[in-house]
Amino acid sequence: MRNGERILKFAILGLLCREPMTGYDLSKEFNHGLLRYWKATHSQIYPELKKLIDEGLVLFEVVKQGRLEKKRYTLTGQGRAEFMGWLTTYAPIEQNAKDVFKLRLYFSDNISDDDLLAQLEAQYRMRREHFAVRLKKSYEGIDPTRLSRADRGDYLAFELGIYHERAEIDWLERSITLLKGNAGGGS
Amino acid sequence: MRNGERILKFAILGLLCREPMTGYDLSKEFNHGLLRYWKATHSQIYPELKKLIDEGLVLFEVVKQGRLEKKRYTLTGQGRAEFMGWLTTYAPIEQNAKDVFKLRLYFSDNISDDDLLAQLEAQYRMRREHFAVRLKKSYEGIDPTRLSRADRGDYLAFELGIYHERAEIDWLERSITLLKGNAGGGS
DNA sequence: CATGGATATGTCAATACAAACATGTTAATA
DNA sequence: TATTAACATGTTTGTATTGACATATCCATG
Repeated sequence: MRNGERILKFAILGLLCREPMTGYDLSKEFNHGLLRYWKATHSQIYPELKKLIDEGLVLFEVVKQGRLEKKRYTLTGQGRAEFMGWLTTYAPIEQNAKDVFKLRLYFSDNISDDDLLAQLEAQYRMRREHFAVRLKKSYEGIDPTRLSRADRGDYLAFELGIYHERAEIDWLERSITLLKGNAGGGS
Repeated sequence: MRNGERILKFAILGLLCREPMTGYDLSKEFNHGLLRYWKATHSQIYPELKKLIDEGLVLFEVVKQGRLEKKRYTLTGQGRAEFMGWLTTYAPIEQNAKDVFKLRLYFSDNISDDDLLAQLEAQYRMRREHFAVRLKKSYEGIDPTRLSRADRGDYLAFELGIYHERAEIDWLERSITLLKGNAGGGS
């Protein structure tokens, strides 16, 4: 992509906006807090950090713990400004034009009703299970008007995810019922 | 990705499974029928077709129309087999771990309630408008039990999209209300 | 006949991304 | 003390994706 949006750049700046961190810490964030929104491995993160230094958006200091050397990255004023600029720009937000599940559905006329039903039911079980686990570790029952400012972003993104997942489960239920109505279909 | 899933490969095979087509025809499909599920431009499609030929999954004949030469691609038996293999495999279906909108939400504690509200409302208007347009060109009011087999896949994928979009709109409504409750927030 | 838009097929360059390769430290525990 | 897992930082390689570059035909309309 000659003219990408450099999301990784802004994800890193956003994390560093909270507090200075090492590349390793950032890496952990992408595997926990950010996992559902933007994932990246250290093999992307370290080179990106180098770029951000070249651009004057972050700087680092070496922290020695015995013989172990860490690099603690901090946002510069310009880095913070660029991040805030990105965050306050009303993004067009394109649709996700990549969805393997929908692609498979689109081609599903090639398989039998029974095969399709089996796939949807497997998918349904997986999603239900997954959904139940998510809710357990969630904001459920928490009064959203009483969240701290710092928790609000987390809450909003989480809730949107829940809405998406619930929609998918609803659709699966409906489609399974629909297919069962067609009953015992051949190829 | 050293070991990708080669979705483009299967998308092309799936289209050729219906009927033989030129690269240009395929390209149009990715900008119409497949637009919401998997997009690709001709600069990806032509090289991929070459690969598929090398792998013995498709073959082509040159069709001359005056001086204009088209290449009409056809699935081989092996190509059809590989496509059916992909379609009948119960895919694990990973979560979409890339969502710019959620990422921005996650970081939204950095902006004021008013700014956030303005962004959500802009997003809401856009989605509503977009949703209304989609419904007009849709299966709405059509009895899904009477669909032809060929239309069913299209219908299922389309409906899932509708469910997703409705969920997003519902979430936006709820969140806007919630933020308005917090009223006139500063930075 | 000129012009432009759709048809038709390619390549090239730059970025994005993921897995593997590569190396060394630290702390716990068997 | 040997092993293992977590900490820590990189590079390399292969694939995916996109936009720009490049070319040529066909057809309708002015």
